[in-house]
Amino acid sequence: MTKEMSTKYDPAAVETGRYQWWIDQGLFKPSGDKKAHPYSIVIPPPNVTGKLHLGHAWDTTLQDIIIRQKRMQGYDVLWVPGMDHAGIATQAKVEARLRKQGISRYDLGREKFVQQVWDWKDEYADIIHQQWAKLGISVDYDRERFTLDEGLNKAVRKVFVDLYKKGLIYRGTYIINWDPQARTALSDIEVVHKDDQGAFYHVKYPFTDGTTFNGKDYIEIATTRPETMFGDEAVAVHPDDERYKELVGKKVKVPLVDREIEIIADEYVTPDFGTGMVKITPAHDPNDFKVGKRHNLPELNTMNEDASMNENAGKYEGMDRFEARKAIVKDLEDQGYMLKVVPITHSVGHSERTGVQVEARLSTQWFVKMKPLAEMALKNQQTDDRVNFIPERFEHTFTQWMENIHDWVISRQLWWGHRIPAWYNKQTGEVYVGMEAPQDAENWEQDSDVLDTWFSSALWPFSTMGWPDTDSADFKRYFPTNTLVTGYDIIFFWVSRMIFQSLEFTGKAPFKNVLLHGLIRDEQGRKMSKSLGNGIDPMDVIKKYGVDALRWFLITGSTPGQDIRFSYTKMDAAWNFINKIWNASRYVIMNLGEMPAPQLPAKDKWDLADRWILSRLNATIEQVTEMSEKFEFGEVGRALYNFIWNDFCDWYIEMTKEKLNNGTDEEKADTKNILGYVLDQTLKLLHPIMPFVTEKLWQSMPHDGESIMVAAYPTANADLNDPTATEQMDSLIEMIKAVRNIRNEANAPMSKPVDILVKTKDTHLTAMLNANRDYIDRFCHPAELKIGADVAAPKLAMSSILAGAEVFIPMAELVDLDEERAKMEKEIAKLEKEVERSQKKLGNQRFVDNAPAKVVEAEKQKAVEWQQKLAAAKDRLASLQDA
RNA sequence: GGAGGAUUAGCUCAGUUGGGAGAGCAUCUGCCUUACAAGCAGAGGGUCACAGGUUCGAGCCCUGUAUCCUCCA
Repeated sequence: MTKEMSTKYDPAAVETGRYQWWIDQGLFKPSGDKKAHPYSIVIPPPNVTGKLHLGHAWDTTLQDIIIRQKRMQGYDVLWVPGMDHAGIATQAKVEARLRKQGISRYDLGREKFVQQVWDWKDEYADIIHQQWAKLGISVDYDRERFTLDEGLNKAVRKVFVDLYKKGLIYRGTYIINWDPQARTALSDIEVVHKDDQGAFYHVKYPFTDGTTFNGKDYIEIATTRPETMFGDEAVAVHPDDERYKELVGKKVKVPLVDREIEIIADEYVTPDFGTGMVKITPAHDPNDFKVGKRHNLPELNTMNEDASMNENAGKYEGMDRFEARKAIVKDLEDQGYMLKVVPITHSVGHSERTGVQVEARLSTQWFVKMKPLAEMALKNQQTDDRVNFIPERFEHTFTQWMENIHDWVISRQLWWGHRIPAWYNKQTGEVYVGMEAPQDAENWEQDSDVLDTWFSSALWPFSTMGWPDTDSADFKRYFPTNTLVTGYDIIFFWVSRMIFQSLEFTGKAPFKNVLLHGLIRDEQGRKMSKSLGNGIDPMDVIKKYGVDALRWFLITGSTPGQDIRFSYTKMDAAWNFINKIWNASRYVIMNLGEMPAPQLPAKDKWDLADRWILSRLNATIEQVTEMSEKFEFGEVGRALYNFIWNDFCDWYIEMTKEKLNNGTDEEKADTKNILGYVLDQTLKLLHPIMPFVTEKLWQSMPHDGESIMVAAYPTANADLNDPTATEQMDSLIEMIKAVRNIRNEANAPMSKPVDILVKTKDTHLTAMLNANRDYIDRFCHPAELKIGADVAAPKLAMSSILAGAEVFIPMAELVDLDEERAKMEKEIAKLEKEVERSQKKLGNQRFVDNAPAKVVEAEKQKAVEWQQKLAAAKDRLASLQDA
């Protein structure tokens, strides 16, 4: 037991070695207790792309709070950790690193490159492990998984093969989003639309058959992408557009190349947008692609994988797309084809990962047919197996996305990821999809592509539990999981996909609850980003304030689903609170000394302060438990803060000083036990939120058990509720505060004793105050204390009006009668307003009839109280007028 | 264009079944009181964006408006 505690909370001293100790004791493992209910969470696997940021700290802290609380509440708790290989993101990072050395992935070749990525993965997995330890998260490392693990790979292959057999995975040639830097396909949601400066280039497309239109031998086409014109296969107008009806079927020439295309009619065209005529480039635009299909147009690709122009672009071959645009625009101008250039701002798709402008590209890819899966997921929300979104509104986000779903491109032209389990026959081109390579492997070639990372992430809640082995112990015991905690920004990417994959393959939703949090922003409310350089490293924060303070800040600063601003001011406040807990504990620990674990003395030994603090403790336990169930950790934090600082520290601890200094041996022993009991319970309530400091303090006080981590979580006990004590204590506090107020106003410091007169006709109040004279002495420091109905109100006194009593402090030399009168007049005015308001309310028959009896009763009591106070204030003023 | 969020004290934010508005920081006054001066004791500060509506009663429910933000198309 620690005898010497520093007067200041020192996070480093508290945290050092503690995490390893917990691990060594095996405390992060499930209890395996078959009588207990299981409770499981899978961690959202952080990308091995880089270090953890504050968002991860927030996300894992929320999970750790839930997990630690459930563990203490006796559940058989499993929290599975793991990381995600993050295909395109990690590959992009490694490529960038190689590029600095002047090496491309093609220089190395696939095998050597992938080895480099594994090295990168090992490096960052190490860092992430260290960061997890700093954050204190109580995950079971024996069950740690990586999305590229053999077991997870098996799950991926199984899912791919089964979906293929069911016709829910298919291969086809369509327009997809293409990242020309990473040279891979992207799904719709990996494309980020941003407003860019661009231009509408109005270009002449001359008629080839001598037609004239409005006196001109050309039509005017507006395009934002002149460099795609070599792929033009038609010009389209709306079939109902009277202006152009006569033109349908006529032929025009694509400028700069001698290619003739036809004018067609298609409803896709918006007549009042631009010129109402659009060029159709089926291989370079998703809408044009569809138009092309309807009209059987050829699909001419004019770009290479890296978005440079290909041989179909004639003399522009080899030029980058943007370079080509400049050259083409210049040539169009020089040759008289350019009519005008109108600058516009338009939305342009960029790759979420590499940031480059995405190309619409015609290519052969693998897709998941989403309709049936989405319908199943939506339908499941109408059943008992529904996923409970917290906050609820995010279910709309999920529903809307699912209702408007498109097929999911899952193949990626990357090297880092799960290889697609499809083989092509070298002779016949036949496609084989299976868990393993065909028998005659030499005649087949495996698809060189890998799967979208999210394809494997989508299986995370069950693949980590041993699936597809449905007999695996973990799968049977801990799946479905209870709660998933993640950011609202990946509802589409991850949450939705887990739900439909889980329903499809396990028949159950993967989790009961999804707790969604927002983003962490900087002090100015901006998103933290590398380009702004405003990111804050959680490890730096931890070094300065301790991880418990960081955790406290993260859970009290916000409410579910809202963003949170990081702020050093709030970190200061968090540290202050822990310092307060530290010092309160220091007081208790010093006073307890060597003794057995505290136990509540018999009820008849409790005095008012004891009854009150135990009642307050119980209310706090109720509140904390209830709010935790709703994942309202901000409210949990507030309840704990108020109890600890305002009730325990400001009042109870101060009151125990009286008994510990002046009480009998028995009183001292009882007080120590209650002090210790309350601290023990409080530390347990706090532990899920601030695990390190609570463990340290708990180990430093007399206690039963190995670790607070596995101590029983406090439960509410109705026996401790004591409304009478609460009421009496409120009166006592009101009286003490009145005296303090007067002392402050009169510049009469506590060191100077003053006479205190309490005039009251209330016998209960009189008895209570008399019974607690010791406390009044300590808090008010009276020279003389008189309490009762016969107390004469002195004229030259400062006074205060309480509920059922008046307090006078006679100070002839200090009292300014004018001021005192003014004060009373102000008080009377205020009270009259209150009385009027209260009586008006009670005079309203509809209020009395409709409001709950409890509310009406409370209002009546208040009315009486206001009137009493008003009468007292008027008396007081009258006596002052006589002076 | 569609969906959602925000708007409450000088600043940052709470306010969960509708029953007299709170915290932290900041400001002002006084205290080194034997757990804590990063503390203690006091004080001031808000037409809860605006306009309607429902209700005995609205920061909270409904409708609309304004400003800001996010996502989707």
